[in-house]
Amino acid sequence: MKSSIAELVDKAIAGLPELADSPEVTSTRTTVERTRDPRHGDFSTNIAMRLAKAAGSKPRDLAGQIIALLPTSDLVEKVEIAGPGFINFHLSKVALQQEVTAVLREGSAYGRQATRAEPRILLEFVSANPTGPLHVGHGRHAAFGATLGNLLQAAGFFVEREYYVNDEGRQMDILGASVWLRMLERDGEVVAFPKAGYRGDYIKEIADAIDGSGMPRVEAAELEERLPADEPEGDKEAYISAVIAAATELLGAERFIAIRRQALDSILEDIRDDLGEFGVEFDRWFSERSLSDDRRIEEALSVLKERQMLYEKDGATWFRATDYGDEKDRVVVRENGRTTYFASDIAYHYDKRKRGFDHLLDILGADHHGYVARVRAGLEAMGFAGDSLEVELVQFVTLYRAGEKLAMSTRSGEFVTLRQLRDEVGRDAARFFYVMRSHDQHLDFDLELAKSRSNDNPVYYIQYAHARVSSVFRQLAEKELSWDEKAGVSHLSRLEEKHEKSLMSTVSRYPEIIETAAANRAPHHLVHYLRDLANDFHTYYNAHTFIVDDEDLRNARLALIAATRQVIASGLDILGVSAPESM
RNA sequence: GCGCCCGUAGCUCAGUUGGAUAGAGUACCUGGCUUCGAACCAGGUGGUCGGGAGUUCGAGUCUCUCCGGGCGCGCCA
Repeated sequence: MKSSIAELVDKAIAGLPELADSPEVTSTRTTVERTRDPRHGDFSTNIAMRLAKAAGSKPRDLAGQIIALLPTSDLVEKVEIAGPGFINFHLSKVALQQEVTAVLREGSAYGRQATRAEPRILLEFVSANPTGPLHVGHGRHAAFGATLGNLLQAAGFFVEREYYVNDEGRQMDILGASVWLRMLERDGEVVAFPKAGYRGDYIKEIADAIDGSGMPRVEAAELEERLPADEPEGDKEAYISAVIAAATELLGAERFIAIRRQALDSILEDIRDDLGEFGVEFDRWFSERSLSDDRRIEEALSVLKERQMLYEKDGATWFRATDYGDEKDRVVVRENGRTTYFASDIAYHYDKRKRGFDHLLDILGADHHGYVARVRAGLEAMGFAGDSLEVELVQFVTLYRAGEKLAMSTRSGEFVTLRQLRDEVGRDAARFFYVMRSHDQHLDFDLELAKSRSNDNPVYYIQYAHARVSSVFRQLAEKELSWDEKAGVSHLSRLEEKHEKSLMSTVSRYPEIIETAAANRAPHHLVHYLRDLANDFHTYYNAHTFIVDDEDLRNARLALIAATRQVIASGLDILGVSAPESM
């Protein structure tokens, strides 16, 4: 509906000779917006103020000229000039009725935008290191990414979701070493557990599941003589490196790799299940190791080399990131000959582009912000536009229980995993609370509020509106009445109460919300909208009875609440929250 | 020290990319169920938008500068 109004304005402006060749007109998009105050009508534009200078007249005068040139439309009942030069549009009743009709006709397709050929978006999110279960911070990434993906698709974009699995590098060795030490313990050996190791209980479970019968028996003494004397005072990184070296030597490289792989598979399966139960699905789990297996890191580096973007210094190979605005140049091949994580990431993003995605959207933790410039530099150095990489940084989550901040260290053992959170508050509340706030804002997650089955809880407020509509239709059946949708649609003109106008107006905003929430990467806009919609419905519910004796009016009112229910269901679906028939 | 994010009602947060008298929830106060579900609704109290300066018809929003908080500045991943 917004675009229809904008078209009217554009046509009027095209008819103004003063502005015929003005560059201002082409650079100034028609800015039609919903009004905040109903007294200002339904839509408003400030275009007269923006073009006044170019037209050589006063804003209010120009507004008058524009209004005189507006094509007639049955959507608009009244147009007026207000304040310093706003043009306010009051929608006709017909305009709102058409929108209700459209919701009923289109069903779950209502609000979805036409498919766009480009850009093709690759949405990467979560990508947590597979060294342990997901924690509550990852939960925010999962909920935000999944919802954003749904929103982008609803807005017509082609989107694929991808999880980048860091299944290579030192952390995998540390994981393997941690599991191995737990295996030795299982077999009765007494060994000190390194500070840098992964010490969660899940490591013991993985160790217990590994069949060690085909492996050489290792005694604690054999291990100890290969380790630095005393860890507490020493370097914990050096210590764990010694454990890894000892494992490789005593066990044999193949067996250590097998342990590593089994640990990885086990953890990855857990993550996959966890996310699946959270309603978060990926199109592809992309293995970091596959980049080196397929020599794609070498390929990416050779592209950089051809473009004179690499140089040698101190025995290492450096990338000229500063040429593209990064703070310093970055190492891609270490002195020891191994490529860096950054080299993998350049290759990964290069690969994404080569797979035909022209917009790379990464959801990363706020602690990664220093990282954006260098990856972008890498893309630019390989000949791609830097802004084809978009990074949305998600801020941290703090859990509260009854006003008390919860410690979230892995050691405390207190409530840290996503699974525990889901078990405690449920999927709906978790999905909802995670995207309720803007992602660039720290999130205080209140467990008591999320769990409460009371009017405090905004999830239930919205779901209740949906259930209430369903309840009305059940009541209708109990009274042995039925809803005649056709009759309802043809008698929408009977809806003349202010609550009805307000509800229809809010329903009609849904397509605009989808578009702006997607464009702004702001799922929380949808959350706020759904709250508004539920509020309008509850108000209407309390003010008027729907199942009235007047058949035409009854059918019309039921048409309106059926449309409301449809939009709530569509919105909740995008959020990954269920829309219950009763609760 | 340098860079990024943030500061709005007692608390938790919106604020449509610069618009009209800054809004919700919560807390607190008042009122509404014999009637489609009270997990609801109606009304009220509550603000120097961290401070200051600037840009312009107009600034919570943009620029500069202070104050305060979070995060990052590896041949780790």
